[in-house]
Amino acid sequence: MNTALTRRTLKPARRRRPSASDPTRDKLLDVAGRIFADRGYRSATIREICVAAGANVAAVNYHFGDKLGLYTEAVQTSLRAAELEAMQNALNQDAPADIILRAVIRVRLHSVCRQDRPDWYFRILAHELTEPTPALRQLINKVGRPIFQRMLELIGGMIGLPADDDKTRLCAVSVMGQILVYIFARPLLAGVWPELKMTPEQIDLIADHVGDFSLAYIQNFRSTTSTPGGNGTKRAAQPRLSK
Amino acid sequence: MNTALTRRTLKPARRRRPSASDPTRDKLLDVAGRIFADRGYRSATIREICVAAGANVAAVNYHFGDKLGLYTEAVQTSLRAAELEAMQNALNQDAPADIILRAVIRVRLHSVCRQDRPDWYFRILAHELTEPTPALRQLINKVGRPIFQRMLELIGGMIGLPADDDKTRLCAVSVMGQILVYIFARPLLAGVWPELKMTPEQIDLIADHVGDFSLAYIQNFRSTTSTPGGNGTKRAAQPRLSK
DNA sequence: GCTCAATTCAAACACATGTTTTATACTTCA
DNA sequence: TGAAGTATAAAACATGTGTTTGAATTGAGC
Repeated sequence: MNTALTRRTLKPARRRRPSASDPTRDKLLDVAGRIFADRGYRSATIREICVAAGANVAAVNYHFGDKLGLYTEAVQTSLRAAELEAMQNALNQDAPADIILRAVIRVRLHSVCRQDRPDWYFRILAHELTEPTPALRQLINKVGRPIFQRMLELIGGMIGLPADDDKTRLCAVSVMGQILVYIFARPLLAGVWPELKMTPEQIDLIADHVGDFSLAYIQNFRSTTSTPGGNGTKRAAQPRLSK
Repeated sequence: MNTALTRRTLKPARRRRPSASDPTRDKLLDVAGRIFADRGYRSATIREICVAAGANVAAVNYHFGDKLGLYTEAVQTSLRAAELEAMQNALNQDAPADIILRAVIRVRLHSVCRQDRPDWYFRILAHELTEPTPALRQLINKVGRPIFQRMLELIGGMIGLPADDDKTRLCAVSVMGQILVYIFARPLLAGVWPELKMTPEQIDLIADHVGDFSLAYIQNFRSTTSTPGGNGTKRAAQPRLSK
């Protein structure tokens, strides 16, 4: 009881023998990811998670130290298991830039509708944006930054500007905004466009539109600036957005 | 004490004589709006609000019945005081559609940076989208729907399609997404684009970009469909998005 | 089978928070 | 001034929730 006590009061609270894989621990992680993604870190309760996982409330403390430990581990698990690879693949494949951009848009939008998969990180990110926890920085670095960076290089190449150019960034934000609105503002969309059903087939249509909408500007921008005789009046002497 | 008791246990909890204007009540509403907008309904605590307002915790029950009553009243006050009129003006003014659309984008984006004004409703909406309360429906109906509806008519007119056409709606969502990303995904933007400062002058530049970006598709769409000889291959036989 | 550590369990604890009570100060009107 | 209703204050109350406790149970190794 002495050793158990000292071990349990220590924060890490990891058990000594990692063994193969603890079913209680795994089940807790799985259920916690789902519930945290639904309700957010603060609103989700340990009891709710433990009941859903068929575990005792003390199990969280035993396996993860505390609620934040469980949350952090769930987020990291989700990030690891995520199909970020699919994202990378779509971005790295050897194809014309516009095709790749369309693929990126499609992949991102499709991660919206399937709520079963362990790509909770986008819904968790939505909660983190309004009520941050220590996991926010990690989510941004592991999810937001790579996607944004690849999109910058992609768009920068298409419009003939550096990746860190303000215009390139503005375009990337415009594309991301069109995607994120379907993720973050879903109740709002449901209110103003109730007929919209987000089935996989219709998400394809949405992705096509976002691609068309974005490329209309991006491809036209390239032609007006890099081709001789292009009309340059519309962006003469633009001040800088970044300090 | 009998009358006081029965009155206080009743939910409405409005005092008999509305008098001129109760300073405590007003102060509570003002402070509550700010704090609710910052932390959201659930995370904001009555004690925190009362301390900031210099009032006793019981004041909330006395003047508003309960926490939800205070929240509801704060939201409604914010909605009333909001410059929705400015929005309506920008949309109703007699000018070319593209100019109006640019004005709408600019007005919306500018409501982002000034956190002092009583246009909390957008930040409150952000919280409501991830953790809804009974006020969500009201916010959508009073804020989201009119803006979206006007934008539908505006864009529909420009692309020559009905306001309830799927394409019109998709375009409106694309425009709104570009705006909302600067409101809802601000911590994310700060992470991937830390140099971006949202000063009023730079918001003008952002608004210009969003206008350019959106109109590139919208104006080109009109030309490819309504003018004879337009290339219609890109949108042949589009299936319906709405059921 | 026994031992010991790991794990699980029911219960209790500590604290935050919405709400209510009770008493007191204040305002208005006669 | 006195009375009645209004408003505020301090404290207590009720509940939800993260956390801890100490015992019971399990399971592997000898």
